[in-house]
Amino acid sequence: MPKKRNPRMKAIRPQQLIDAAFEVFVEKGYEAARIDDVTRRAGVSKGLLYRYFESKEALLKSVVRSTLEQQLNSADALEADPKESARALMAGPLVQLFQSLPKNKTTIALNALLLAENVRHPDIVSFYWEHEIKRVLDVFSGLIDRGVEQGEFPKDVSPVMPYLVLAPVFFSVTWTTLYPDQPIDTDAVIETHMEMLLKYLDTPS
Amino acid sequence: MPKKRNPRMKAIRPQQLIDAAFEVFVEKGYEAARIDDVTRRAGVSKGLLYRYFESKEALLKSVVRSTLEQQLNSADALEADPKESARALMAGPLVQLFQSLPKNKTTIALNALLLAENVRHPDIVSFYWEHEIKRVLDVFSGLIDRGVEQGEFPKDVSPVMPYLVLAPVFFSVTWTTLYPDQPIDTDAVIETHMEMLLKYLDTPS
DNA sequence: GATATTAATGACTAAATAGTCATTAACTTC
DNA sequence: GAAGTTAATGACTATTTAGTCATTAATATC
Repeated sequence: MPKKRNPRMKAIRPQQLIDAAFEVFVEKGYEAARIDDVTRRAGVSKGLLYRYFESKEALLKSVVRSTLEQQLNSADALEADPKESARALMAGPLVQLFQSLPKNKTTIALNALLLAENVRHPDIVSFYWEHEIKRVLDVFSGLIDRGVEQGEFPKDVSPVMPYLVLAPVFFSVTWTTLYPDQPIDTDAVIETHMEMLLKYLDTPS
Repeated sequence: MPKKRNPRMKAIRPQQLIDAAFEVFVEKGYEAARIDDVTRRAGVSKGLLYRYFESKEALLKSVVRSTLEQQLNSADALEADPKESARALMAGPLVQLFQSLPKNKTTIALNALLLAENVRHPDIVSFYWEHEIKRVLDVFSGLIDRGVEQGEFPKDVSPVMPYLVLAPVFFSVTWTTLYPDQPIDTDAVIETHMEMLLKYLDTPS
């Protein structure tokens, strides 16, 4: 009783399975998710999954990597535009990018998965840290340094300032992930925070 | 082949099991934690656990409730002292309380557990929200209102201000939970954030 | 069109483990 | 100190489920 085959399917099987797995993992959590759930959702048999993925854990890693790659563009979009002043970038494009993230369902879902698998799969969270958080923090550092060089910011900016730039998105995204039933005005949180921060950086040192 | 009994043990059995379970849940995550692990760590037999807890899930809920109760004192300690000005409270005692939390191992461990069980046990996270987060936010709101009444803060303070007071602890605790290998100077993050915030609230409206 | 290769199936197995229960030692009551 | 109650044990079972594999249909190759 083997099965029909659609030749065009072959090339997209892994992605099909990854998409289905992402949904199931997000809904149920990795441990509680059943391989059968994943393959049923993908519309294929159980055995086929093991043609493309070594194990359930390998599947999880592929899911995170793949979803992350799609998101990484946002980190690249951040790359500071040297024509604009640091202050203008932080007040405008940065705020807008930040505001979009808590509203992005994939971002929130991926976040939920990372939070949940933190304990059992720390290497996944490390991967995320290295490829997303670290890069973003570096961009912020560069932006602040440029602001200092150009005299927009005082010379003795606190070394934790990059974290204070990250904080409002981090807070908004995490809050939305954890307390979807207690929604807050993330736009206002982010905008007010950035206003606060830029005003603080007005201080001549 | 039944066993020895120490009469003093009986009264503390549930707590003994809860403590062992907390450790195991934190180390392995709830799903991956084995009942055998818990009872072995508590030094009792498997069957005994089911005398005190209906099921593994009931055990988890008891663990979270119990650990939370011990932490709740900190929320109470926050209750605004009406003798001090809002500004003085926010610049002093509040900062100190905030700074202590990311350094508290139990706080971080409980947090890790809550983050991880978010998906499968949303009622637990709701419980936490209601008994800790909500209460804390209410205290902040009261504090800000008092500051406005007493002319310390401008009249048109943003409605998201309580979240901006919460943000630095939330950020610091979550960061420490997720990225223990990338430690940051949480004291400085919290202190600088609060300075920023208080300076922002200087603006006459 | 015969042979070889590969995609796909799903019944099966081997392992893991939550929860049970018959049994007994320790304690309580009278 | 006898009878009754309770704390505690751990071997056992019933279930669940990740991963395998013999089998077959669709392609590819020649």
